[in-house]
Amino acid sequence: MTQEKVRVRFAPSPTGQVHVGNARTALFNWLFARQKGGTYVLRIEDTDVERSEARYETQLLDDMKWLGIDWDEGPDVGGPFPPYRQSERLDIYHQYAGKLLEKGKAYLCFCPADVLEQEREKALAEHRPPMRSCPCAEVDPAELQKRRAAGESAAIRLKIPDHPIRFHDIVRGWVEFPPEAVADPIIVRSTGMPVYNYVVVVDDALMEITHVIRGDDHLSNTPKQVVLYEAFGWKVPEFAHLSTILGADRQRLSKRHGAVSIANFRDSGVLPEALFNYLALLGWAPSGGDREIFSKEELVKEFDLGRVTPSAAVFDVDKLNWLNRHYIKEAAPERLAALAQNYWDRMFRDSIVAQTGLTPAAEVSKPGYGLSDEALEWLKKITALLAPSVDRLEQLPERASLIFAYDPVAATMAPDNAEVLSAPNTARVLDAFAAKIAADAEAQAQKLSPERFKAIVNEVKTETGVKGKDLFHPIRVALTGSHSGPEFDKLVPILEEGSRLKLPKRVLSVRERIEAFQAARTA
RNA sequence: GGCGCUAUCGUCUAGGGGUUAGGACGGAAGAUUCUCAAUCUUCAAACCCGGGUUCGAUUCCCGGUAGCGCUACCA
Repeated sequence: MTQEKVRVRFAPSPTGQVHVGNARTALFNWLFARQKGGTYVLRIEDTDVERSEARYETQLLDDMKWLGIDWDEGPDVGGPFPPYRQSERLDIYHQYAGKLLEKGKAYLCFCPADVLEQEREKALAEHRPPMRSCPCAEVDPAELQKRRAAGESAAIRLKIPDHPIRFHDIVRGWVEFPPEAVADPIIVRSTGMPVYNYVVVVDDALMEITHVIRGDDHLSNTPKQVVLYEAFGWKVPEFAHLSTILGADRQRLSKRHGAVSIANFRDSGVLPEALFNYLALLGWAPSGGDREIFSKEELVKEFDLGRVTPSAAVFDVDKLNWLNRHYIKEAAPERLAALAQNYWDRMFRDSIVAQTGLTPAAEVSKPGYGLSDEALEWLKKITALLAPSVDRLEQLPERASLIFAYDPVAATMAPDNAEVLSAPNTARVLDAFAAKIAADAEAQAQKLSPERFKAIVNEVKTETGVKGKDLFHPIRVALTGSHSGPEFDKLVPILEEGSRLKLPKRVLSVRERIEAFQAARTA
C-alpha cells in the first residue's frame, strides 16, 4: 500500500472571535500535518451569510499566525484547489448537487418548511422517531423536475441507504449508526443555498483532504457525510473527532466563561508558546505522561493523533498560567520589554484620563507613549524585576502599584499594615530612618544609591537595636505602602531613578516617601 | 424521547488482567528570604455503580447512571 500524502484542513466560520476550542482543533491539525510532512489547508466556511463577517476572517488569520500556526493553502495564499472561501464556491456546490440528482442519489423536496417543522415537533412530543424521508421521495423524479421547471422552488434531499453506516475514527475507533437514526437530510435549501453538511464533503473531497480532524460535535453528522462520499463514489477520509473543551462548570466552553478567545489571551499577556503548549496538552499526553513543557518543534516530533483522549477536558486556567509564568521566565528580556510596554502605555493613559478626564492625543498614545529613551530603559528594568512573578503580563501595572501608586495615607490605614505599624519598635525605627534620610547628602541630592540605603538601614539597626523583620517591615510599609514586594536592593534604584524622570505619572523618591509617610502617620 | 460519544486524584492526564495506580496544575506543611513571589523538600488527594468473564478486575464484556453532542431548509 502506498502512503498517500497527508492533507488536512482547518475550516472555521468567521462568525466571531476564535476561541480555544477551535484553536486546539487548528493546532492538532497543524501538528499532524507538520509531523507527516503533509499539507495544511485553511478554508473559510462562510455559508452562513447572516453571521459571517469579513473582519472576523482577518482577525482569524491574525490569531492563527500569532499562535504560531501557518498554512500552505488558504484564501490569502491561494493553492491548487481554489477558491478557499465557501461563499465563492457556490457554483461548484450546485454543479455537484445536479450530479447527485442525475444519479438518483438525491431528490427534490417540495414540502413546505413549516409543515415539516410541525411534523417534527409532533413526532418529538409523541416520543416517536421523526420521519426518515419525506413524501417527495416516493414521487417520480421526472414529475418533481417538471414542478421545479414550472417555477416552484424545491430543496434537495439526500437519500440515506437502508443499511448501517460505519466509519473509522482515529480517536474513537469504529463508529456505527443504524440507518433509522439518520433521516434524508436537506443538502440544498429551497433558497438555493447549500447546507454545511453537504458543502463540507464537496470541499473536503475536491481539496483531496485525507484526514478530517475536527470537534466531536460533528460526530453525529458524520454518517450523513459518509453517505455523501459514497453517493459521489469518493474515497471516505479518515476521521478524528476531538473531544469538547469544557468550562469549570462542565458546560461547553463559551463566552459565558469569560475571556476564552485567542485575542483575549493575547491581550491579557499570555505568550503564544504558552497557549500553544497548553492547548497541546488538552486531550493529548506523551507516552509516559510525565512531561509538560514542550517546544513547538518537540510537539511536532512527539505528537500522536492516536494518543488523543476521547473524553471531554475542562479548561484549566491555573495550569495555563503556570505555563505562561514558565515561558515568561524563559523569554528574552528585549522581547518581554516590548510586550510589557503595551501595559505600561495603558497604565499611563488610564492615569492621564483619571487625572484630567481627557483622553490623550493620539500621537501621545503611540507605543512608548512619547517617553524618553531613558524612561523606556527604566521601564525595562521594572519589567525584568516584576515579570517573573506575574501570571499574565497585564498584571504588571498592578504589581508596579508600589512604584506608581504610592499612597501614604492609605498605607497607614490599610488593615494589612496594622500589625506592622502597631509593633512596639515601628515608631522608633521610622523616626530614626526618616532623620537619617533627611540628613543624608545623597538623598538630598535626589540620588540615593542602594549601597548608601543599605548603610543607612544598618545605622538605624545599631542605633535602635532593632533588627530583622521588625526593622525591615516598617521601612517597607513606609516606602511602598505594602508589606510585600521585591527586595530593596533592586527596588531602591528604581524608585530613585524614577523620581528624576519625566513621566506621565510622577514617581516619588525614597526621601519623599518617608517624609510623606511620617506626615501621614503622625497626622 | 431516539441515536451517538465519554467516564482514573478538585483539574489535565500516564498506565493497564496481579502496580506502593505514576506525573503535572492547584491545595497543605516545612526550608529559605525583611516580606511576597520564585526555588527546594514533604504530604493529602482518584480507578462512577451493578453484573459477567477470570484463580484474580480499575483494566475485557454487558447493563445502569451521569455528562456532553446530534436529532434543523444552523455551522
